[in-house]
Amino acid sequence: MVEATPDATIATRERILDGAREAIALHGVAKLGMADICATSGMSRGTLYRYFGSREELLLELSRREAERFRDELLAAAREAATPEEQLRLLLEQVTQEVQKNRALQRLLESDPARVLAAIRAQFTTIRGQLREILGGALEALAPVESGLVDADHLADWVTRLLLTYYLVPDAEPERMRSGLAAMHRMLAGVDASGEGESSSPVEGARRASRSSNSDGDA
Amino acid sequence: MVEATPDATIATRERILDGAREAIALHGVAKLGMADICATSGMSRGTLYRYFGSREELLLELSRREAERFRDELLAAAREAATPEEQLRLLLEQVTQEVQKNRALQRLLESDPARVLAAIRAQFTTIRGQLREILGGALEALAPVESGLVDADHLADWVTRLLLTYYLVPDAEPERMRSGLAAMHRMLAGVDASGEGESSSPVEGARRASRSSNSDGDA
DNA sequence: AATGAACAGATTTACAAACATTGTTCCATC
DNA sequence: GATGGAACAATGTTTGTAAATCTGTTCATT
Repeated sequence: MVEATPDATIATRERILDGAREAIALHGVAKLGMADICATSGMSRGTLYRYFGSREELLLELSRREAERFRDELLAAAREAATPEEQLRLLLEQVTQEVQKNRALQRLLESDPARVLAAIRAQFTTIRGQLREILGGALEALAPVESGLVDADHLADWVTRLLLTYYLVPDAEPERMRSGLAAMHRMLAGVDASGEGESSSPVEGARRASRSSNSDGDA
Repeated sequence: MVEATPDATIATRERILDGAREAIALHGVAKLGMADICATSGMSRGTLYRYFGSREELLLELSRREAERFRDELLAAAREAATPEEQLRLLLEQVTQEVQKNRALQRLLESDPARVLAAIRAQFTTIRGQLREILGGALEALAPVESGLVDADHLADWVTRLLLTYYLVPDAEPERMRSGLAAMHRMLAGVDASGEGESSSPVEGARRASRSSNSDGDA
């Protein structure tokens, strides 16, 4: 899916935004100039201003696009799951992997922690709300929710907060995060790991469904 | 070389450190000078340098004392609890309340988010380790731990991360944090809120299980 | 459509001089 | 004897100002 599309202008917009993201990954936002975006996008300054009214507008559009892409990937991951537990696990893994892979996000944190923190504090409620929406089905179907132990809002809150910390302070051992997610999943699902035949445990099919390969090598 | 009269000098040291904490609560650390500490502690600059070799040393000693005080309060709270669940709940509430009440901590975050974030990232492992130690008895006595659903290390990790986020981004509704803690407590304990006779919940003996083993005051 | 050059106006940078702070010393005071 | 306080060099930190850079526009060119 490259530039053979009928509307070349859309392709150009995308190229510029891609370049901007790349530039951020390289230099951070603080010292990022239009010239840098030109270099990474292969476009001239004139063209940048043809498509975006200002630097501010470009950056805003970029963050909007990235947020959207992020959400779409989450939803896509969720759709692949067979059970609510699987869904939750996929979502958690998807988010953590995305955060770990996204160089631009990482660079942002390194180059501009104060800004990142401010943004997080400002948008936390929104993020939690969206996560609540995305996770809605999975969370509500989970056992503890049904049994009244916890409600979906609290789960969404915790998940948001935990994901946030995995971004702010990644675990030195990635394996621990993975097993931590698995443990949380078990706990949420109320699955008894000792393997007794307790079908009174809220949901039973949870572990069977898990496909263990999570390291699909994409970019 | 070493001061000969412990009584008065110790009191003065404390007064200075108290003043420093107060000064931080007022101005933050970044722009904090010895003169500010003089003003808030009621001591002269000369005295400050009599007790502390340098500004750096004073600040280091302050953070050490604060960390110790923080931990002691945690342990004291833990000692009041009758059951492991109660213990965990008290610990969680203690930490969150402390963070909410401590003006110096808050000011620190406002005035110097980058520094705070850097410190958190650098010390996260230590914090988690200490929390793991403090929470040890409570965590291990809890049902899901014994049943193998989650292990104490993961719980300590999550608790650390959650507390961290409550510091970084406090909930606009304090009530939610409280009920969230309660919900987490229920979930961790495997308590069925609906009060049915389902003793098939992961472990039943946990709530009345041993309290004594861990709460002995160490240094 | 895209480029690049030219441009005014706003921002950022660079670099001193002016200023404040640190850390020491020494003496008066209580 | 512990504290306050002044005097001091060394070291950082603001502050003013000129040069350099960047943004946002315009326009001729490809």
